[in-house]
Amino acid sequence: MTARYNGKGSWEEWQKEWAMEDRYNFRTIEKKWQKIWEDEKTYKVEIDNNKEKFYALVEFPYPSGQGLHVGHPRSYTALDIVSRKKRMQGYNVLYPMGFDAFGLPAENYAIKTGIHPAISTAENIKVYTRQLKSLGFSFDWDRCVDTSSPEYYKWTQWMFIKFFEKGMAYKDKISINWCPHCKIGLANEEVINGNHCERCGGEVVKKEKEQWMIAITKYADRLIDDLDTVDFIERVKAQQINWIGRSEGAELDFGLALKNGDTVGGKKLTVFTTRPDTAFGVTYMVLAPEHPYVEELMAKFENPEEIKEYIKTSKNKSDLDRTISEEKTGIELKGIKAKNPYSNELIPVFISDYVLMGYGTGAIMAVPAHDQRDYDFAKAFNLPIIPVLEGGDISKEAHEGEGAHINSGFLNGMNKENGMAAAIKYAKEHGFGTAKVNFKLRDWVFSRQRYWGEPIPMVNCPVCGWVPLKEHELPLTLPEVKDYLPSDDGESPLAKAKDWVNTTCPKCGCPAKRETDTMPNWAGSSWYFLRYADPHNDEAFASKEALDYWMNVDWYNGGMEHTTLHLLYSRFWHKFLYDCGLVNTSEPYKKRTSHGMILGSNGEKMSKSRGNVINPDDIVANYGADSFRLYEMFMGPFDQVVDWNEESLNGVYRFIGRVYGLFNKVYKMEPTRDDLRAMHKCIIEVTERVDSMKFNTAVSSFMTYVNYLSSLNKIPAELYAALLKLMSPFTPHFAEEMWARLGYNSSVVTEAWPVGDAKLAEDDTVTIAVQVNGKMRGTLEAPKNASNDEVEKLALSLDVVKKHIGGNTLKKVIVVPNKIINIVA
RNA sequence: GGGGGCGUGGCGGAAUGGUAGACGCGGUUGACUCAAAAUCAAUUGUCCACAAGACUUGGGAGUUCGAGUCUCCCCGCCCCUACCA
Repeated sequence: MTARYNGKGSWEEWQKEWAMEDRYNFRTIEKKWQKIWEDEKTYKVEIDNNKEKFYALVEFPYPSGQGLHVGHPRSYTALDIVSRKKRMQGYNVLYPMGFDAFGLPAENYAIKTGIHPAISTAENIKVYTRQLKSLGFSFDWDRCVDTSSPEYYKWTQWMFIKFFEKGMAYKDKISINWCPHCKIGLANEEVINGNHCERCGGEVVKKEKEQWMIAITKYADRLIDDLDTVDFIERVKAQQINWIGRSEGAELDFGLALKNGDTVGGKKLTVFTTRPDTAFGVTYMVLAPEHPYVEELMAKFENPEEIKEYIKTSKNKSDLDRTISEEKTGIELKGIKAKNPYSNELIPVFISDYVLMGYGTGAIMAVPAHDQRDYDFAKAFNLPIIPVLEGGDISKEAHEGEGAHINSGFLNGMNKENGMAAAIKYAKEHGFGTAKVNFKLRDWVFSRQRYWGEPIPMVNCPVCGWVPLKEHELPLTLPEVKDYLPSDDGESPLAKAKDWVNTTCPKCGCPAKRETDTMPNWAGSSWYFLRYADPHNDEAFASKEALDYWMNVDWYNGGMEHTTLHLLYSRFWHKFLYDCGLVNTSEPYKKRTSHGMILGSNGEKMSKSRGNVINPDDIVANYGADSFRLYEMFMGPFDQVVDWNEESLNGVYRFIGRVYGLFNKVYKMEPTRDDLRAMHKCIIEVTERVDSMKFNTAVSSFMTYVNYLSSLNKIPAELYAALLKLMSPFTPHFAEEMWARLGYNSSVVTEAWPVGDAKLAEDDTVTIAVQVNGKMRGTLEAPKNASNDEVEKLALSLDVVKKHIGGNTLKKVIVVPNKIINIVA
């Protein structure tokens, strides 16, 4: 071990050369090391079959005009620490970064300024890259991807064609959010305050449009079931399960009858219910206003005008209004009745917007006694409420019931479970129903009437229908257009590029038209982790060799806000590729964790309008990247929301300064037993805490250790060197600099991670807490692993113990070795 | 309505059922300074002049020799989601 003096020249010269500046000059030092890492490609990684791989992934940013947010580095620093530590532990670590570069802001900016999104996006990427590099992350920049580059989206398009070929992509008419003023389709995120356009503030309406859909619902079961095979934090799993919303029940056919008893063209009304056992309590039926029967049977109704009027008003109601309004509205479909297949009773049929076309069959059997929504409707329309489950008080509200069925014919006396089974069995036997599983999850609407996205590589041929492009025709690049506004009828801006739209059918050669919609934002990010494995491949999205070596992602960290969209989409996408034999694992991510948001110092979300935005550039300029990184790890538990606090930031800044100052006390000398104890404690703690994401307490361990080092007059170099190694994942620039000053020619980031020795970390004597009748009365010093008798003897000799026992006799003595003794008297 | 999370000093927060408040911020006092900043040292949960002692993890009950931690009930806050039948 060479400490302080590297042997070249005299000791005096050495000291002079490294004459300590009063203050740690992070500005020059951080730049210096960033340049060295970049020049030497320190973090470049290649396949190495002799080494175990580790793939750490963070969500790549959308390069907005705002620049990097202080929230980004929280996640990036955490996995940078994990990656750096893994590297030091001998793993071959892939820690990549890229840009999710298609998106609305660039397009809206283009509409305003006429600047091509590709140009503004490239500018933004430059800014982001500079900012990310200024923070010293150990990304392999040679693997950087950009989802908006044709080299990348060629493969996104290629994969879309796979979806189409396997029957997973189809066209369907669905309603979208449409702003009549801006003449533009809006994403859900762009609809604000219930039903207002984010851009103009005007009202948004629903509009039917043909859209490409992807059949994610076919994977619903596997997306739930396979969560058992991965290590995701519980709240992520719970949210995904909830979002997919699997519910088991039955589909039942109710008969329909005209007043005179005739059937209604043989039509049956099919409903989905999770409680078929309550069917005897059905007192009416409800259809969604959009239910096809309403239109089809209009001629049979006695009150078509009323019905049409109701449909019209409910169509114009925003989702928010539909949700928030407490009062139930609806219209009876007069002239027809439904026949309950269990009781054979005839009951009225209504339409109401509390029933949604998008879930189940768009029709329900109403059991007002046991469903609050049905109850409210029944009260409003004066319909009978028949309890079929024991318990509760239906004069006040609907209840879930407990115990046996009542008023339920052959189900009477059965509990819920048996009732369900019997009801379904009966329905099956009588041919009017069957068990059925339903999902909340809808198929993925994959079309956007936008410019700045991947063109959908499909051609509509009058002869062949929808035909995908041939592989050699990919990528289908975005055409130049004069302006980026959608056309008046809501067609994508691409529709204006006539030369581009008009093409020939790849199959038959007839004149045909290209699809002008583009893909949603989520497309490129659904598979980017695969591209990182082999980012420059132009023969495949990634080579089999690269995928075999690097997949799966070992640890993926990202925001909770991506749990139900990006994370679910990418799992689905990966499973689809797996089924096509294109990847070799059915799940992409082994482990998923999530960081908490960083709020402004006022406890509110950071935003321009609130004026509480912190710019990472300012922090790096004033405190340095290392302080910034260390602060973001120290500020609170990694998975929880925290407020930004500049004073705490100053605390870690001072801490780094203190460690810097300690260098003056470092000497080449043998460590004492106490020294080794402190060192090994720190090694063990930091190692454990990084692995378990307790970054804040890992930093505390440094501080405790440094407090110990500060108490020494002279610090053995070994102790300081160990500290630098442990700190290097957190504060890499600082660690590199001090490592060099210790006299090493090597880079500390390539050193081996220290291994803690539990024996050496142990204390010789322990402080044992002494309780009398469960109350703390003092402590005593005992040798490590003293016997219970010994500890008891020591405790009983304490005055304070004698005092509290008084004249009582001992009933019980509990000794927890090395921890506590409790004397019960 | 459903799902998830949280509640500990002035503040951020530590605590495998075993000394509550680690570590940091802030405060107080002192040293250095003409002075301030920076730095260093001491101190800092509350009540009490001090000591002794008592109290203390949103509230209440319970399990236990022992509860911030486990169980039940209640209160409050945050996030996601939502007439999902």
